[in-house]
Formats: sequence, C-alpha cells, structure tokens
Amino acid sequence: MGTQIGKLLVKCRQEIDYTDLYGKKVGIDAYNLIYAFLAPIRYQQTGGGYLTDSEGNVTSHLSGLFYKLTNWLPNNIRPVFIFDGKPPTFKEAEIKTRQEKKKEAVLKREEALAKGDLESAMKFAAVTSKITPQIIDDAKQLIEYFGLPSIQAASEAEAQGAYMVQEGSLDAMASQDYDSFLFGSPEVIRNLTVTRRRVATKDGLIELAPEKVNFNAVLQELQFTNRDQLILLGLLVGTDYNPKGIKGIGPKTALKLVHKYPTPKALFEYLTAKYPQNEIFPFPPQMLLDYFRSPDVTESLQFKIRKPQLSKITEFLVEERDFTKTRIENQLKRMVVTRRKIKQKVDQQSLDRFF
DNA sequence: CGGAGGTA
DNA sequence: TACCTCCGG
Repeated sequence: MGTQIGKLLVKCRQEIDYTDLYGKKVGIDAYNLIYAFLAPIRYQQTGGGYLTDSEGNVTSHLSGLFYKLTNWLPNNIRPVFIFDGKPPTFKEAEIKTRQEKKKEAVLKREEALAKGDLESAMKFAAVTSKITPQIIDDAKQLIEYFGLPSIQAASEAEAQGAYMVQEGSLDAMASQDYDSFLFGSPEVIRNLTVTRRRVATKDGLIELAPEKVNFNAVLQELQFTNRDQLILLGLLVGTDYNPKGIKGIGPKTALKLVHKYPTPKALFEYLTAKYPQNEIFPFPPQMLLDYFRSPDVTESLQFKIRKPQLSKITEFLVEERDFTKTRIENQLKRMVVTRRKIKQKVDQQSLDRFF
C-alpha cells in the first residue's frame, strides 16, 4: 500500500541528513532488504544469474549488505535487523500470488535465455529472487561480524519493529511504505535502504535523501484523530492482506470515505450496505483491523550493538565467499577513515552548541 | 546496489 | 565535476 497512501502524504515528510540519524537505532525489515539486493545484483553476462562463490553459494546480498553497512556505520546509524517469523494465516493468499509471479518470471527468463536475449532475461531474473536458508544464514553471519543485531520477529518484521519503536528500544523503523504506521510506529525513516534511481521531474536521475515521517504528522495531514482511521484508509486502498483494496477506491476516495465514516463500525456498515455480496475483503475487515491493532509481537527483545570485527568480515567474505581481498580491505579502510572524520565533526558541533 | 574507471 | 557503463563472486 506504500505508493498508494504516499500520494496523500506530502507535508508530513521531512527530508533529513545522515547526521540526523547519528546514534539512532533503526529497525530494518531484513527480508525486504535482502530482496532489494537479490533483485538487481546479478550478472548481465549470464542473463541475470546471481553472484555466487565457487561452491555456488549466493553472494549478491552479501555484496549489497557489505556496501550498505560500510556506508551506514560511519554515520553511526545503528541498524537492527528484524527477520520475519511465521506469516499470519491471512497473508497466505498474497504469498501464493507472489510465488506464482516468480514461477512465471522463471519461465519467461528461460524463454529469453533460449533466444539469447540476455537483456530480457536480466529483467525477468529480478523478479525470480527467492530467499533460501543459506542466504539468510550468510546474511546473519555478516551482520554479526559487523557487530549488529539480528532479531527474530514472532510474525511480521514490520509489526515487530513498530512495536519496538513504541516500546522505545528502537528510534524508528526504516521503510519505503507506510505499513509500519498502521502497526503504530511513531516514526519511520524512508529512503534509507534505497539510493540512486527514481526519475526526477525534469531530466535525469536524482539521489533520494532520507526522510523522516512522524506518526502524528501523518494523522495531522490526513486530518485523522486516531490510528484506527489510518488502518481503515489502508484497508480501503489495500494492504499486504488485501492487496487489491476495494475496486474503484483510490487514495482520494478512501480519504473522503474515512472522513465521512470515521469509525470502523460506521465504515464497515457503509461498505456492507453498498457491496452486499461482501466480496470486497478476502477476510472480514474487523479481523484485519484487529490484526493491525495488536499483531503478534515479542515483548522486550534484548539486543546488543558491538564494534565491527574487521578481520572477521574480511576472512568471511574473502576466504569463504571468494570476494576480492583488496576490494574488501579498501572499503573497510574507507569506512574507518570516514567514521573518524564524521565523529570529529559531530564532536565539534556538540562542543560548539555547548558554548 | 554501489564502486571503479573511463569519458566529456 | 558530472555522467555513463560495466562489473562484482
């Protein structure tokens, strides 16, 4: 539902600088991020095969993670990786749909490969990404060597993260969409996990600056008085659990409807009256509302943030996963140097503020 | 995706 | 410096 509701949220987005995230603990939906690396980090020559080591272990995500972390850590951002647990039963339909799309993309890629059309093959390959236990284990290994926590959500990572921000153990959830807000996260950072890309209004590409979005600012912009209304808006335009939303209802109409029927009871009554067959939701809307209100989460999860173990990172990537030693070492060196520079700058700033 | 290395 | 294209494991 990310892009849908995004159209309604303009004023509440506040562009920020990396220094604004200094020392901030930010929840990361780990599966999401891993997918974001598996899709594009591929070989063109093979029509979109993964990067792998000599034994065939996938390394695309390790490359992505490595560069992402070496860029985050100098800014003293503290990512906390949250891994999905068991999906809620009503996500099964959506999961199946996604699987079907992948199967289809696999076939289309094979066709393209047979024709020798590497470019098309590459495009289809991006859709085929599948996370395996090996991919997860390696990601966790690298994350650990970077001194960062991997935590296990009871169910949805977004929900777990949103809970932890409310609880105060995290400062914000990093996300591209607004689902975390439906789960009640007080703060979301956008554009942290993606850079580059996005077409500028006039010409060329534009680098996306990170944005901070506060829950209260979202409510204010939408002129809502409570989280239920935000959830209702989501249900109308679509969420992971009813991805299609309601046919014919886009963000603008949805907003009007929630203003007109500002309680779940009123809105659901309106909907059942208007759509008597009641085929608009794959599940009773009350059930989805209740899920967003109180998803399955684990309370008071403990985690520790440590110093990165540079030699372990190098050893793992170079010795075990066939990365080029000089690349890894140079990048780590750069991380350390940048870290020092930024630390000096921040220390100076806080000194200046003090006087 | 992000970096390297080339070109304008 | 800005942009482009190729490549990484």
